[in-house]
Amino acid sequence: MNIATVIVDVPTLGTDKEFDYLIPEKWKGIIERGMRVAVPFGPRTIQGFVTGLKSNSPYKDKLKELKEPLDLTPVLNKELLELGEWLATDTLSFKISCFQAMLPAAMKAKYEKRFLRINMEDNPFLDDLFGGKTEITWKKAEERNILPALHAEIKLGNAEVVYDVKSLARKKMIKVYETMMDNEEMLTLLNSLPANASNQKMILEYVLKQQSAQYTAKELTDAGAPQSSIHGLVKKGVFTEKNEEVYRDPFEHKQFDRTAPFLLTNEQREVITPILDTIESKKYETFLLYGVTGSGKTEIYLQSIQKVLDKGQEAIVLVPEISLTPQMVDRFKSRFGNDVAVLHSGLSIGEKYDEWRKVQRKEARVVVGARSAIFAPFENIGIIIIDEEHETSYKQEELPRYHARDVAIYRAKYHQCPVILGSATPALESFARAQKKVYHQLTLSKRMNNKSLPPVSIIDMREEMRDGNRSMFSRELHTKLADRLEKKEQTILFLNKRGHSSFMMCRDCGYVMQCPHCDISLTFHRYTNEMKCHYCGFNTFVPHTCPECSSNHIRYFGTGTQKVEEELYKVFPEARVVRMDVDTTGRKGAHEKLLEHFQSGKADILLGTQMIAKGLDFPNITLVGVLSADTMLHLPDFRASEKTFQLLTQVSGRAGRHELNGEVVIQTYTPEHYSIEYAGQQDYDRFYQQEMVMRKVGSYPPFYYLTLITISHEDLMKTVSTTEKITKYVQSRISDEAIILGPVASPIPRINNRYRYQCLIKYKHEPELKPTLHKVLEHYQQQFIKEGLTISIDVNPYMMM
DNA sequence: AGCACGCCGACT
DNA sequence: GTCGGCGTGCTC
Repeated sequence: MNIATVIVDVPTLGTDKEFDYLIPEKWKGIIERGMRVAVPFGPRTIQGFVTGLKSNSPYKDKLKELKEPLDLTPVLNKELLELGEWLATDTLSFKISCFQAMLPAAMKAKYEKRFLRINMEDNPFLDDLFGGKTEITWKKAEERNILPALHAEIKLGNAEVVYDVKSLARKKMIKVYETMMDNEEMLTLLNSLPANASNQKMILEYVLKQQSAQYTAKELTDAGAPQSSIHGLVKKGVFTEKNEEVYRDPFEHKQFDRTAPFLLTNEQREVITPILDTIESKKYETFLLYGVTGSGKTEIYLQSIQKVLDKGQEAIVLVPEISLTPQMVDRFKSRFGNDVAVLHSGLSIGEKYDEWRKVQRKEARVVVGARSAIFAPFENIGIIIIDEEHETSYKQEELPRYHARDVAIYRAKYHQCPVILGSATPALESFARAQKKVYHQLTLSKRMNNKSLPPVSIIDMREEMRDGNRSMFSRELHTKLADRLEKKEQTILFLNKRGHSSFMMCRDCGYVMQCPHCDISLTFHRYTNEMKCHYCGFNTFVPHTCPECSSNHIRYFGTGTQKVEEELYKVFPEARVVRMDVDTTGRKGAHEKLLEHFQSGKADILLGTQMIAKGLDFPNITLVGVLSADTMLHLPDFRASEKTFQLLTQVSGRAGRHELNGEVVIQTYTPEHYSIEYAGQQDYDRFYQQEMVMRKVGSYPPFYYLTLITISHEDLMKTVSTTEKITKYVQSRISDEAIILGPVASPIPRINNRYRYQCLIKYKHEPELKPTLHKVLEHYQQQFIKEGLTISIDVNPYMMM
């Protein structure tokens, strides 16, 4: 077993396989599967993952020795290594990308090159090149423009290039001072100190008072001790100084009050019983916990986790990124305290690394996090919970394009434990699986406080228009808003569109200002005063006259959050408005700040996009207004109705969650659409029935699986012809039962000057599809790189654009 | 990916 | 004749 098989950090098809390396004598028995290692690869040194150990290799004669391990213990266990392999085949990604997706970003290697001087003889030229030192970094050499000269010296044998693999990870170290002296000795010393050593005296008095075994540097400096006098005491032998690793704790300054489990309602007890049974009997099972908002799903999660912890096992809880709010974290931290690690994108690289290591060292047994937390390196998982399971953010849009739900089920089968998918508006696929008894459905139909859901009125904006109301607020919403302002109660206004206006059109010639690089109209942003492309980031000045016909009859159509904010101040000058969208929450912590501002009652109206639809639970909110329910409905996406229904149901759930009664107003131009009608009635079951009919007719999931191939290139003809060729090839390799749509232009036919064509494959059972797609990648790879084509294959896509 | 090798044009 | 352009192919 002196040979390690390694997956190297080069994400290409040609290198997506194991490379064999000799294990040097000194690392024998130390190198294990799942460790990161530095290996020579061609002329470079790069990072790799050890996937196995063996004693023979077909490359016997050309084996190189691996350089060194980068970890003391494996970072990927046996399960995660296998999961990585499976993920790579399942999503048609590279193994290395899969492994990297499982680890915190801090573990991704950083590469650095430097030149080493070999010839140490007297040589003024070399002295000059190396600036009198024995080495120089590549970057420095580049800046000084001496790369060619250094290369010449390498040829002469006077210098060489060294490749370093560096980890981004930094352990945070602090200085700790320990004392071995007893009180008596210390007192003697204290009295013998000269009068001018006031700081040292002060420290000794402090230590005598505190009586602890060790003190952090920070504690001593906080007590007023300068660095120099601490060192003075170290010299005198009072303290020994050492470096100790500390975790960066994102919740350092937060107090969590411990909560005890709540008494469950009858309904909750019925629901939790089968879950607890499954935990007890260590069986795999996926539960769909279908419960209206406020029905107490979280308490079910908490008590199930408690059971898992009691059995000495671990738990993973996934929460959508945007609802991973302090509120949510509090609920877990206050029940399980330090047993909880939190992983989400708001943390710094270092913080994420530390939280991850708490898990790896088994210092935390519950992980609460966004999508990637599904890879938490636990070894004895007792439950996996996915809250708001219908959220599309559980699908990663970059490589590897995995869905956290699929990974959860894979891991649960491996660990023989339950998965709980919780939602008030389950994904159609999930609900259908529950109907077919693939998942075990559990239903919570009552709200815990027995409050009925808030009444919803659906306003037909066409009628408002006919009656002469051209404002963006219907008469009913206007009256109710005024009423809430009067009563000092709070309102949430929801609009799924940021910016000011979605497009600009000339009323004389019909010219619409478009992005020169993408086939999409530019959005008007009031505050930055520019026209912006939301796809490639292009921006330009705001025209005062039409660029086409010079007319000044320019109008802005489509309403964004900025425009609503302006309008609110016009109609209700006394209202205090908080606007929350990507543009106002860009900075770290801005999100929490705005919410806190609203929660403390310093604002009357919270106006925002998607991000305010979830999780907010403020007692004073009694009105929810949806300004335009149909913005999403007409997108070219077969899930448009489902998304609309889910969003409307969720926003509605924000009103009247406590003592005060809530109301919901939904404004729309298509009140007759079933997703709006049923959302108004909060009737998931009827929506499900109707939507299933539509999916069946359109041959969409859950009746068919989908795979989307997108090809892009700067040249339109090239794009079309390549897509055609690939489509034909795929068609020839799979059965007639599969439906192939395309080649057709993508819904956004051009982004960043690249044309985009796609081919959508709908199928029920095609075992040959994945191998075929793999062949497509293999076959076209060289041509793709050579001709600048890009191909993306998305199995079970959520973004059809 | 990143680097070496190799085969053709514009110069000392 | 040589320096350097970037097309091709390999990395255990």
